[in-house]
Amino acid sequence: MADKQRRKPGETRDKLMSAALSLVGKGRHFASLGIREVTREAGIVPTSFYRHFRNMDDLGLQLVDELGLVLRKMMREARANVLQADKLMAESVAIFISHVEANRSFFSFMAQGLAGESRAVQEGIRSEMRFFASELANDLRRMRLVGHLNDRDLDMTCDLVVRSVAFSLTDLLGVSPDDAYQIDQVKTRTTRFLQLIFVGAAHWKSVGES
Amino acid sequence: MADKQRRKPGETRDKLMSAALSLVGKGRHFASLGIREVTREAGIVPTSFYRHFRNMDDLGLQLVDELGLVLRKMMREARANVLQADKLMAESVAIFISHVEANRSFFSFMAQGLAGESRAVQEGIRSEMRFFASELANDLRRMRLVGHLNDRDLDMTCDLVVRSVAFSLTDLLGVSPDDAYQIDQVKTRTTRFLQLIFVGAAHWKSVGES
DNA sequence: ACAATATGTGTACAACTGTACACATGGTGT
DNA sequence: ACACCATGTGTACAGTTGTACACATATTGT
Repeated sequence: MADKQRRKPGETRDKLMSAALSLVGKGRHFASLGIREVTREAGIVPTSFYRHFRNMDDLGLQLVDELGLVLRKMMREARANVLQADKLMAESVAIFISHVEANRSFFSFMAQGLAGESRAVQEGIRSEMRFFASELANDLRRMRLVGHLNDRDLDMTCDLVVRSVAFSLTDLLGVSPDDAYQIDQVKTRTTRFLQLIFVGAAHWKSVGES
Repeated sequence: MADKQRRKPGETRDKLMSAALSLVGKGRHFASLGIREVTREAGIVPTSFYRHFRNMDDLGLQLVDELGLVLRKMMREARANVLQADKLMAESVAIFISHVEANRSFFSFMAQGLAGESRAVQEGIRSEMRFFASELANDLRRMRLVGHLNDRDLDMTCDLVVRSVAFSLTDLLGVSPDDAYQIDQVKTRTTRFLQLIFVGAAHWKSVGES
């Protein structure tokens, strides 16, 4: 029998998750992946899959958790780098795009999961987005850029912002990673969307009161 | 050998497309459907599939075309029913939601296809959305509600509108079809999004010129 | 040191898959 | 009337799938 070569704990588990992610990155849809396929990609024997996951949905759920980490890292970086309010949106979008490029498979998985077949995964991703939106609202409150909006309206605005960016994700994933021109197109368009939304937010009260 | 019972031309073809759609409506992901599965659902023998489609992607493409028809019907209805400008958004959203409820599987397919594994389907749906957005822009121009926006900015606005509504689609598909309360929540939220966007559009020039 | 546990491998199998092929039959054009 | 074609059926088969089971080995706790 071949060598066992067990290493760090959780290493094979990671290999399986990376394998699934890698297949997604190659254009496959997560819902169409099979256990054998993933283990093959990971260089693991099929039955070993069950040592770590009950089924593919289970693996998907754990991927959502990791996705959460990626998003949080992104948020931290945005908070650290976006200093001037005037460039806030353009820079945030740039950071978003660079993170997507750096974690393409992860974000592909996220885009797929929003309309995926596992309700749990779907709910997980949605929940990550809600969290992201509420953090964004907190940041904006802290920066005192939106003093005229009440909490509910600010939450709505941030919700819309996050959705718009998430939708741009599908644009971004649709273009080749080295087509700098197209990527820049997505970037400017997304930035413009955000600006439009914030212009709306800036004048929102006046409408709400009229 | 069993009876042939051939009927109208294209009938079996429709049965196959409906079968695929029906499976999607039951929560399955299109990317995970197989030929045998679809033919089984349609009550057709597997090999008959090839009389109408080359493979599942082909079937998906044809579904996109039909989706286009559904969207156009929806547009026509909106144009006929939305008369007063002040209720424009709320009514449009209501019409959208009713069409989604009436064609749930179709819209599930659309939501899935945006991040699906067939590039062609993806592009097809995206193209339908672009068309929709440009028609919307034309309507708004005709109604002279947005005189202060140049063509490019109006197109952008409509693009954002269509995206926001499309994203709401995933919310809508996530709730039970008979949970009237939740559906109404989605409706008001979506309407508010659109209002926010149009408030932004109304004040856009002032920012663009500053 | 050594038993227990976690995690890997190999083998096995029934169920399912896509698709090739030959054949049957109903509708259509001449 | 009759040949043709589009479209249905049945059979076949090799390849893949999920998963059960027995077994091997490395790590851990005592």
